Amino acid sequence: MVDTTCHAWSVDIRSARTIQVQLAKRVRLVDETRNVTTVAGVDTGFEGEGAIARACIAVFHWPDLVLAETAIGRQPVTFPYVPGYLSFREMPAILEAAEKLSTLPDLLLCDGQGIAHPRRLGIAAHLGVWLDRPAIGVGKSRLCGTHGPVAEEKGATRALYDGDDRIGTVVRTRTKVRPLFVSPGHRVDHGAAVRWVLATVGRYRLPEPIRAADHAASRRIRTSSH
DNA sequence: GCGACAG
DNA sequence: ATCTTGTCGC
Ligand SMILES: [Mg+2]
Repeated sequence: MVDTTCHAWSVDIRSARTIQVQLAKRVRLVDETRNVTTVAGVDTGFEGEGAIARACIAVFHWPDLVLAETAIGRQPVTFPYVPGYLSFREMPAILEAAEKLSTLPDLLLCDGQGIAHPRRLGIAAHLGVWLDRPAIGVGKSRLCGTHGPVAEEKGATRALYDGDDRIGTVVRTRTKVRPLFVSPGHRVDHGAAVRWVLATVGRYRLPEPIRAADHAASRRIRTSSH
């Protein structure tokens, strides 16, 4: 069972930074996704003018890529949005959703960065270490790092660096469409991270598992129309 | 001090 | 992230 109640997520930025530096030491960049049977997408939406975080985890069978299960977690937001500290806002709701799953997925594709983070602990790395599950960060934009130009064809890649550190890969998942920022979160390497993203992309820019999670997480509550 | 800055 | 319908370009 995942422990969410016995932890203070409502810490100040100072403490959060210390926690990130400590947990970053537990990240393992070795590919352990050779026998994956289930791949999940993770994303969070907000309700009540940002007071409530609504996270969704959409689990898919692999390699069928057929939806297996979905879980949603809703928790009050206890941390402001500050670039570099996103996980402290979304983690409580995400962990609640994880507890509701019948089984934890073999691989987590998260909306956000993995180690492509100032202290190498983006939300995918934080979640991966916390659950000790393979995880990959899929950002729609850049948090940090530099890279050369990415060819405009689908499948084109360019390494992302922070100084001399390789922190991720910029990946074009659709021709002539803005690329994604892919980075390992935990128990995967750069190559595997990119392969998983390209393998789970369908007709759209984002991997199908993340699209499904995003859809369910931001789906507003409304009455039937008619 | 100034600019950058996941969702 | 969120407020929101149609419109433009590949
Ligand atoms: Mg998101």
